[in-house]
Amino acid sequence: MDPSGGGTAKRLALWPEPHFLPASIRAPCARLFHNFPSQRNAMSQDTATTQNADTPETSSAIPKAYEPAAVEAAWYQRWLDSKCFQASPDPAHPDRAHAIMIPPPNVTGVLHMGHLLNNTIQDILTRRARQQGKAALWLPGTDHAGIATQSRVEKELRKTGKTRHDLGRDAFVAAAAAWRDKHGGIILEQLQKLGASCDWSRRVHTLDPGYSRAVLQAFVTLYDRGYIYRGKRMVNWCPVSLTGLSDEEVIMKPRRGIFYKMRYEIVEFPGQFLEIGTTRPETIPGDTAVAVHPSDPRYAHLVGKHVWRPFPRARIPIIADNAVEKDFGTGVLKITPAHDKADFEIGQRHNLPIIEVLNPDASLNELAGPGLAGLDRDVARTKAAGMLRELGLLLKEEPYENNVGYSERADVPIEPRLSEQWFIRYPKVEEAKQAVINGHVHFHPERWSKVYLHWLNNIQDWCISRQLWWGHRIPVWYRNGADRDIPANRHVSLTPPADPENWTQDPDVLDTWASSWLWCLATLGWEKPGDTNDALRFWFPTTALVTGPDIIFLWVARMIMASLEFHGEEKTTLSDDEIRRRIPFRHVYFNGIIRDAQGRKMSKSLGNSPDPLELIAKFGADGLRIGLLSIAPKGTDILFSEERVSQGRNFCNKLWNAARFRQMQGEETPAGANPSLATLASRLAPADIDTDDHAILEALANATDTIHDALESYDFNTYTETLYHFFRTHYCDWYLETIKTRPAGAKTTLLAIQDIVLRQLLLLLHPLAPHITEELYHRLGYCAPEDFIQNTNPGTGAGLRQTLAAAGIVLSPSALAETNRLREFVTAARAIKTQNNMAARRDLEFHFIPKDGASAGLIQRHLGKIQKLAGASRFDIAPPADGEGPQASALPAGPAAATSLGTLILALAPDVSVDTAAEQERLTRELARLEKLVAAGAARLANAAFTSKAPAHILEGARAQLAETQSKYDEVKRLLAALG
RNA sequence: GGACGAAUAGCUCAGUCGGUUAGAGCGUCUCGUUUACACCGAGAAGGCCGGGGGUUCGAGUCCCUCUUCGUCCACCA
Repeated sequence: MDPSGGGTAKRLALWPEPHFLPASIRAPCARLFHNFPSQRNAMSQDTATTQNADTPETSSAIPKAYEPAAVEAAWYQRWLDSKCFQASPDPAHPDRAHAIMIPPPNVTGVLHMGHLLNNTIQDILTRRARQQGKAALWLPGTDHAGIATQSRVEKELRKTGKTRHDLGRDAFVAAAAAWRDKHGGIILEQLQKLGASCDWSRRVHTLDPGYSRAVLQAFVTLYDRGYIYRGKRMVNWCPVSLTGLSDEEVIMKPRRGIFYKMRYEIVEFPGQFLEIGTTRPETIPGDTAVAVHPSDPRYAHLVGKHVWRPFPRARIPIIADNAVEKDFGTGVLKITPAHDKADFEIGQRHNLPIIEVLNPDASLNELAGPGLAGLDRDVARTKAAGMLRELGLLLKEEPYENNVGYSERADVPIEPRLSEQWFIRYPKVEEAKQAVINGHVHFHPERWSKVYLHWLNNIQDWCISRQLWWGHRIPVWYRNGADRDIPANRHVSLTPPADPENWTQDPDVLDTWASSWLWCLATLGWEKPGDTNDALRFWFPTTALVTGPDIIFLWVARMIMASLEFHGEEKTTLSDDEIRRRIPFRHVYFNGIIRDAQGRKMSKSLGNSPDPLELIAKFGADGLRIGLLSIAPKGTDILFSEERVSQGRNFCNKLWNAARFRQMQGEETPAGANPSLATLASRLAPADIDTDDHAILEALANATDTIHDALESYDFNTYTETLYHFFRTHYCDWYLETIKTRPAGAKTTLLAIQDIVLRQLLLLLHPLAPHITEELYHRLGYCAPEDFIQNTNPGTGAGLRQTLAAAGIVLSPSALAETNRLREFVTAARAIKTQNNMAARRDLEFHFIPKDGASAGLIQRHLGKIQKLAGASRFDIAPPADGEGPQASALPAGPAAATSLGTLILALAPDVSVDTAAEQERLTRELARLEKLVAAGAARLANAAFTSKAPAHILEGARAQLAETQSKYDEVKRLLAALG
């Protein structure tokens, strides 16, 4: 800056413009001294000089609009440089513990709308806790995402014409790791753009050595405790990923297909047929029976006989089993034990042979016979139907829609397949229920606990082995050439056997969720031996988990069970107190799922998912955060619309300008003051304080309490709504406007009030909009240049009241009520003007007939203010109309309104033309409305049941209301009469 | 089939213990550049609180029932 720049220089000193600077010298600390020219350091001198040199023309203008990009980037870097987000355990003060573990995004992922909402909420909780002096840890990390990552890397590989088998296991895993290292950090970098205050020094990845050790240790421990077993079972097989899946990774989708009705000839009665329906004729070669219900009279005589399976032609028995539904289809079910879960169970009961006709990739093998072998299952289906037709066995084909399980990742129908897998029988199921029932783990919204409990009540064993290479390899070795089913031939351990040449390790890896279910424990180093882990002891159980309800089974429930099982000594059952100490988190907040404006899920294929980084560029991270939170309803899904998110940006701009307005009025804060609330309060001159000052401080104290309660109860709606309403309605729309009408003598007091309000508002808003609040907090001089807003606690409304009382200002709710009456009065005056097309005129006179002396006094005291706010040149205040009020004949003619303070009438003048008919119509409508209210109120009070049973304050309220309504009614009636 | 949720202004949603005349934002209409802000301000219009029944002095709120929509779970070939 050119120090001889005159007025320009002076204004820049008050309100400099950092984002005009080139990025290289846009050091945030340079801005910190703008309020305090004497303290400006060499660096800010440099930047100022460069600024002038760079932008000689524009630099004289004070920016009217908030430009977030530079401010956000600069502050984020400064926070990182100052280690603002790093948390340390404080074992001496356990009540300072506050921890949130980020739901680890997939390394394959990029930031989407759901992440924005989810992480904004975590940031709010963390930053708020930090302000409150907690040792607030928000731990970031990523998930290795077994299937997703492996699929991505294999896809890349296929472009070079290779498969993972060409590379071999070690080389493939290395390639996947390289891919992860290159792409896996993107999402966390994107989170930084959002302003996420994670402790990046503690970043964890599920394949980190320590974390991996924890995962394997948990496996070994569960194995030793008898919760893990291996067995040949029907699993959900993904023919694309070529691995088994857990039930939770299968999603049911309706699928249109064909229902084939066919007939099989009965062996014992040639020429007679049994009619059978199926949707999967390609599995006929795998059929080893047909089944009917035991009590079905139609087929009772056939049980024990046989039918001819058409291809390959063979005799298969007719059996009876209760699983068959008599009323469905023909009541006859073909049994394919190898390729259907229910059929497998029936097969077990009847000792049926199992014929696998499908390959792992869902093509048919040679057992399917010459016509079908080698074909894909879908092609084979049509072909098989054709073969039936040729044999004269196909009776009917009809369109049919049924639900089919799809692989969540690969989005293809899964195939039930018999395979050798590892399973977990879940530990601590009962305790996991108790943890939620007894309120140790609290769900928000609470209703999700029903979904959680329902799943636990019907829990099935968990298939945890995956036929993949990318993940935690199962720590089990089998003795070469020996029977694997005999435990002595297995080596289950964190370390390989001493004679590795005699053993072969299980080739499978663990389900990703079998690593992420340890997230809260393993991120804090649970696997480290001994009792010296301060972090774990201090932060566990963590404070809150913020996630989507869609992973309540996949993740939330499993984490609770894992933690109950692993955190502490081995115990088969846990007492309530032990449950309380072993839970992974005390609160679970389920955020809604973000959908587009039409309510559809955000998806890449629909192209309805906006790019979060573009949104940040457009609205600023703070604007986006505010906008997103303000449209997020409490328990349900969120319909996203960019238009509505722009509100957040508008809010930031408004806040910026309110601060700018304060700044433009002058600088009462001595250089380097770093004023506390008490300092600011001490500048208030009680003699200069009026109703509106009281009211805004009262509203501020109320908002502080409301926000405190809202955040304590995870009610983010109320949090944002309260901020929004207080700032816009109370502060900007009314209070700041009244300031413009106040006498010059009160300036110091008015500046102090603005400082108190803005300072408190910034403190309250900071968790939601961290960057702009930090920027303004410094610009307005509310903290020392080297300090941060996060180090100040917003405190409570009571604290605020106390500090003000100590300075001689005792707040009371009556000021708010008075201000509301003044607002109603001003609004009525403005409305009269607008309704008569004179909104822009400022020379109009009003008659005011006060209801009573108090009303007259109130208006009299605020007369100058009201004249300016209403845009009137004069209010002619009549003597108070106590009692009956003036006769209609005594009323001046003119458009009028009845307010709770009295009657307001626009004074007619030669150049004031009034549409009498319209006015009459308006008053008539108003009269009718009031008449209804009076009637309803009177009827209620005439009801003895009401007056005898209703509580006193309701009764009193009803009487007061009726009186006021009645008086307005009388007034409007008189006005109408006066009108003619 | 079972469970859960939703239905309030044109749109998206608040409305906590049942209590005064049901609120907000956006949108719409009219007006406006005055000591910050047009990313702004002022004013207005706009509601059978999904339908029906019940409890109560009093119901958007509690109970029953029906309708529509959404989500999850389980699924019959």
